[in-house]
Amino acid sequence: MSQQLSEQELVRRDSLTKLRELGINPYPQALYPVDALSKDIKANYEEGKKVIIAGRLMSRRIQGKASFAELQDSEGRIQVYFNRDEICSGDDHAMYNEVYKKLLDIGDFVGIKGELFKTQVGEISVRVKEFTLLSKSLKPLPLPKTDSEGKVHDAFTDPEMRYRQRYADLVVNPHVKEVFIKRTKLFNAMRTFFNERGYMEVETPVLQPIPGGAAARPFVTHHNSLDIPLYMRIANELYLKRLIVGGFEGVYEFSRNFRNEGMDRTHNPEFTAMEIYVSYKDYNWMMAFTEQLLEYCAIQVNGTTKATFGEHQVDFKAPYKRVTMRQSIIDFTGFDIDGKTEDELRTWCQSNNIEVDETMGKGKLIDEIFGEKCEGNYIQPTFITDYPKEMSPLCKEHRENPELTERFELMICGKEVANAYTELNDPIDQKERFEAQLKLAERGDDEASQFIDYDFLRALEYGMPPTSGLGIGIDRLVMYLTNNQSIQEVLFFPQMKPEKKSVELSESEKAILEVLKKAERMDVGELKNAVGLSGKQWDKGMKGLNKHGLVKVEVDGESKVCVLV
RNA sequence: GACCUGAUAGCUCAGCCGGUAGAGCAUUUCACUUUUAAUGAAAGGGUCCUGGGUUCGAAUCCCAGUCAGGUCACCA
Repeated sequence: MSQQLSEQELVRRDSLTKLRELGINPYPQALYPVDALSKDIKANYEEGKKVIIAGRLMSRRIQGKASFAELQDSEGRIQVYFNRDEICSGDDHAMYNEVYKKLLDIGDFVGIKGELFKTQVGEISVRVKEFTLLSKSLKPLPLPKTDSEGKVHDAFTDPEMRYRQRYADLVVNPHVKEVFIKRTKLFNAMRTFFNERGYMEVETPVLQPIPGGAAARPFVTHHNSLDIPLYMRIANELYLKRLIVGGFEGVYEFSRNFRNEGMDRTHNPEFTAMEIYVSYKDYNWMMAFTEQLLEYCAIQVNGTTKATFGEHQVDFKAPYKRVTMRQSIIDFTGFDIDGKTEDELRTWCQSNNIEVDETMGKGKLIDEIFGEKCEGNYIQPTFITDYPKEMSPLCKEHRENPELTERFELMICGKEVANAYTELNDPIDQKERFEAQLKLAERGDDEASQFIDYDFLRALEYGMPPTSGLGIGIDRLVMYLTNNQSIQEVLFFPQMKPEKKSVELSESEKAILEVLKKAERMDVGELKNAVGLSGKQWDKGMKGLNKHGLVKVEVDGESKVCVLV
């Protein structure tokens, strides 16, 4: 891949050569004995203390024989003070004048041995006694700056560039780094919460012969030696339940799921869910468990149960409100779905501006009403309970109403964050529900599952204890806890369309070359006429050829001659 | 999938009615020993996203496309 280097990149490559000529390895092998971090230095300042620090050079203010610079390490930035006479011995000033001033650049990794002091204006700084180039940076970083009023100039904000070059984003945007630190804190908090209760973190297959546990379009791949298709997992539910059958009390997994569907600011083709299954529990227990968990996580991540999301203030403090789906619909529409026939529901939808079609059954219709009229109203964490049976093929029938299931979803800011069941463990009922799904799929409902996992049914036949399971959309939760409106902001490397490749010769360039090849050299005016391109095409073509170094224009007084190189 | 907006120097952005491509930071050179985004002076740096059209002439107008962002639709 050939690539035009900018002037600044060429300068840095040149510096690289000069450093080597001075006997300085720009990419040394040896470890650097770092013994201090910027944050600790500032927190525990001691005048004159010797420190060894390392990081990226992020700014420089050079004034003659002295210079202030900022070094950025994993914890932040610290000011360092370079003085020619401190780092150079005798009359040899090369280390300061040449190496520091000319051959180092912003972005270089440098190791520094020095002493702590405070400048006249009181800023904690490191007086450099000795510095070592640890790694040369050949590409200039974006360079946001913060002024004395805290205003940021030249911020690196273009989402396309930030997502494609997340490494640069992380270097120059500390608030972006903070999001990912919080993301990891959330994982750690959940693990702690589960592990303290004796539940076990497990791993289940990502490549599955049957994609189950959710209705979603899977990615398909192919295993060569088995010569079978394999699907990337869309959910891990069925595998975790097999482990409950196997006798674990509680199992959980942070599962990367893959769904071959549309992408937008809340959907990435791969996303992270956490699923946990606990035996001998039901969904009432799971609701209490969930609100305790989220309260704990919010505190571990943000130090408080309160979080800001856009215009909303959300409080994760338990307990959360519980509303049945039936009551929710009554609350927002005055319509009671209880005991209504499919036709009655459809008629109501039609007269209330809800789009429906003939393929929708009762469950789907109720779901539409809820989605249209209720869902968006739940800002504070709220459990919506008791979903219609058709929508929940893996969930146990409600103990009081056979048309419903023991299921809840947790709504926050109008979106689903968690989904939980009293799990269906009756193998015969489960088989019938799978078969019903299959029929729906055959009829063309693309949301219904197209596979029956007979091995999962076999597992249930051995017997699964009563179990409750919970799934949490981790990315969405991170969005809420870090006040980000898009999933791309909380994924290190969101999926992007491939960057376009630079094309070879354009048609106009080829046309000009064609004519010029016969003549070797030609007057520019004549050449333009001979090629017969429009002004714009001609201009583009010539610029392109010039750039590729294929033609050259020789100017001699009035005449301009185009020459093949 | 529909619609709206955007793409110009390494970065952030101007660029009017179509007429030689601009600023700040960054870079290079020179001066400067405690500075706080921004010392002074000078210089260099461009596939104006791609392709086509209109035009004597296009960064600018028109069409098509690419990529991104947003709104909506879809979405267990």
